Amino acid sequence: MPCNKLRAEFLKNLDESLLSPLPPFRRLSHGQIREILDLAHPLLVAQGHEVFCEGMSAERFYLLLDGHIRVERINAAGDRVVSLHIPPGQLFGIAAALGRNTYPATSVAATECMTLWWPLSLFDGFAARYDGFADEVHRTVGHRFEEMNSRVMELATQQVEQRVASALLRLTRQNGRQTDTGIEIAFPITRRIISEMTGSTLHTVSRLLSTWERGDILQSHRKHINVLDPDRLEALSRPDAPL
Amino acid sequence: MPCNKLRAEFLKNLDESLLSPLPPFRRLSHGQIREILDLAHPLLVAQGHEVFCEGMSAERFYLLLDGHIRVERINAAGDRVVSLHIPPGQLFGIAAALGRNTYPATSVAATECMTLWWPLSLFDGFAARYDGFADEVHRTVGHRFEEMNSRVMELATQQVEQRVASALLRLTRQNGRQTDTGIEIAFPITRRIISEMTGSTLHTVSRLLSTWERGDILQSHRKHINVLDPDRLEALSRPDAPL
DNA sequence: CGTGCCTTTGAGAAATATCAAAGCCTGTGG
DNA sequence: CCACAGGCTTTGATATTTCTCAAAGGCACG
Repeated sequence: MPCNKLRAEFLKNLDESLLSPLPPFRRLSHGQIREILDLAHPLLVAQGHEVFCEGMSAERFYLLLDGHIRVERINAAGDRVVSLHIPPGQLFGIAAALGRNTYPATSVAATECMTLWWPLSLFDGFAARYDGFADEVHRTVGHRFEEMNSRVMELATQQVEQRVASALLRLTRQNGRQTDTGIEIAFPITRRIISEMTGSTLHTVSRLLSTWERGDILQSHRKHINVLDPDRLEALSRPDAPL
Repeated sequence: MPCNKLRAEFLKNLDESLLSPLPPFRRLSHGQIREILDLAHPLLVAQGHEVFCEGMSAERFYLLLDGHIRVERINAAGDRVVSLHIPPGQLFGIAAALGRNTYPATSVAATECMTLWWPLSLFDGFAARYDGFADEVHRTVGHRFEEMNSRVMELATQQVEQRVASALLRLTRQNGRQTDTGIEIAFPITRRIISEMTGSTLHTVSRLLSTWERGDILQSHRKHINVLDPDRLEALSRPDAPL
């Protein structure tokens, strides 16, 4: 269990090298990282539990040390839409950078997650004081914006098959783990969740995955997906490739 | 350079009061606004012309003084998707705030547009020096992010009728002009553009508008749409309201 | 060792796109 | 001043994608 190891690290007081390779802190001295760590609060979140909810007052910002976070929203009719999966090493809950004082979406631990958080009041200070932090926050916002934009494009112009293929590819790229036969999505994921990522239904997703499994594009079993042939999946995801 | 002379002339004639009520400059003194104006370049964009294109190096940021900007992207298959309409008084082309060095989308003048622009190199200085500017940039990014998010939700969970109703409501709220019978969208807009905003087709949009016109929810003629009964449109836009 | 989620698959229904055609404005150039 | 071209709009008929409904088996966890 990686998290147990991390908990051990906490006991011996969080090594600076945990943060120093991460983009928001890359340009900082060990002394600065020590300062930042001393202000941080560790928080372990069990699988399936919420870190914060849409609409909550945004009193903290977070860094994901280990695990995977799923970002989701629910509309008035109760339909859930999954916006994003956040891999380890990234900041999240950075509503402050969007000029907001509430969180725009809900964060759920897709696997057990080790996080650090700081009170929002420190955010501006970090941005002003630590070289590269503000830049990285902007870049993160920019990436998520870009991702949002791509989703809109896909939803507006592509068919379900292409959208599901794109979603799987994105998951393998951003949240994948190399296996000896392919790239596996690094957290448990159901047909239902994929349908919530793609504006589809679990039935349609199930049919697609079955077809792709018969074609040796991927293997799937009970919340696990291992992509064997990303190139073929990529071909299926292209706007002009029906078959 | 005669051009510089003209520019100086133009900017001298621009009254500080043109900028002082706008959110990014609201907290500034007239002296500060004068400084900002003296650094600005005016640009008049004819209807239908592009201000900048997706992928271009982001060397400027803009303020829209008058007119309406349409933000759009084109996918690999050539399908156009309209992301946003920007009303007068807002900043745009603020890729810098997203940690990008290229524009993420294309901006087209939906009506003739009066804009000011500044070289990107001034952006960080503005943010650091002028109280409220950075905040307002963040808020603007936050609003656009929020809007993007709503679009994803709508596309993923709602039917075309509801999406078109939502799109029209948003246009009336953000880009509307009060008339004696209702609220008119303040720039020419075709069925095709509405379909590109909603991931639909011009045929379906045309059928919906015809139906709504028969029901006295709106009036429409040749690129003009006047919403007579926003409440009924709002009801049609709700996730659970099929009829 | 049952209960609840996860998954699969079939059949039919519904929403919406596509194809096709025609009328209508509007601005342009003769 | 008129005629025409090109984009805008409407509407019908048909096709297709994808959802909805239905049912059943499997796996995991308490």
